[in-house]
Amino acid sequence: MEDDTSYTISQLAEEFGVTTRTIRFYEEKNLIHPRREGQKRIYKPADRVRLHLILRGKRIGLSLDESLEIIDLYDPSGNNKDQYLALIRKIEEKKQQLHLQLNDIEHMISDLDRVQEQCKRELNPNEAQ
Amino acid sequence: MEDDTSYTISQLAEEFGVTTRTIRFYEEKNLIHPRREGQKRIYKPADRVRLHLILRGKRIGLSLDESLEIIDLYDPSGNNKDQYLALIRKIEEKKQQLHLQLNDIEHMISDLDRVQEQCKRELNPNEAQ
DNA sequence: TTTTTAGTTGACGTTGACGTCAACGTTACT
DNA sequence: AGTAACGTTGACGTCAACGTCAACTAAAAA
Repeated sequence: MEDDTSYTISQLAEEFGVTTRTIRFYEEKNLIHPRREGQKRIYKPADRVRLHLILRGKRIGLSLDESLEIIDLYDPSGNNKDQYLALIRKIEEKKQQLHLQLNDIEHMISDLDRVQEQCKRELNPNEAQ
Repeated sequence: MEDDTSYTISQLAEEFGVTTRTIRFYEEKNLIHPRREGQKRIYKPADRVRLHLILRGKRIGLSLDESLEIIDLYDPSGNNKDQYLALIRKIEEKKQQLHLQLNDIEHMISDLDRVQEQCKRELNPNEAQ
C-alpha cells in the first residue's frame, strides 16, 4: 500500500516552478528531508507534499519558519494527552491568524470593488446607478 | 469640510506598532509623502490611510512595491476613458490574485481543521464521532 | 540656561530567501 | 575514451526591509 513513486530534484523544481537551488535551500533549513541514493537526493510523495505546503505558505506571506511550524502540526510527533492538547491549542492559534488574514483580504477586495464601481460610474455618468 | 487633524511620526508609529525608522523608510521608498513643518514631518489623515494600507498589505504578504501598486489604484490619477478602462482591468487582476490567496488560506484552515479533529478523536476514541 | 524630549539625516549592519558561479562526481550515450 | 546531461557541495553575491548608531537640531520643561 505504500506509494513508491519518487522524484528527482529537477522534476519537483519543474512541477512547482522553483529552482533546484531553492529546493536544496529548503533542505538546508530543515524543511524537507529527502533520502539519498548514492549522493543524489530522491524525493517521495511525502516530500512533495511538504514542498507544496511550503510554497502555499509562501504565497500567503508566511516565512519559511512559519510554514515549518504549520507543517509540524501535521505530524502528531508526540503521543500523550498533554501533547495532543497543546497541539490543539496551537492549531487553534494558527487558525485564528489565518482568519485575520482572510479578513484583511476580504476588506481589500471589497475596497477594490468600490473603486472599480466608482470608475464605472465615471465612465457612464448618465446610467441609473 | 477638510480634516485638519495631523499626527507626528511617533504617534503613527505608536498607533500602528511600527518604528519611526520604518515610517521614514516608507517615505524614502515613495510610499508616503508627509508635508514638512520646518524640518519635521507632519502626517495628515490621508497619509495615515496610506500607512494603514501598506501594513495591511504586509500582513497578507505583499511587498512594498505591490502595496504601492494597489494604493495607486485608489487615486484615479488619469481622467480619460482609456485610463479608466485600464484601471478597471488592473483592479480586476488584483482581485483575482487576492481570490487565489483567499483560496490558499481557506484550504489551509480546513486542513488544520481536519488535523484538529483527528487529534480530538485520538483523545476520545470511545465517543461517537 | 541647561537639560530633556522629540525629531532629523546619513551611513553601515543584519536577516531571510534565495541567485550565481566554480569545481567536481555519476550515468548514459556515441 | 570522450562528452553531454544531471547531480553534488561550497562559497560568495544580492535584494528587500528594515535595525542600529552617531552626530545634529529644535522646542519645551526644569
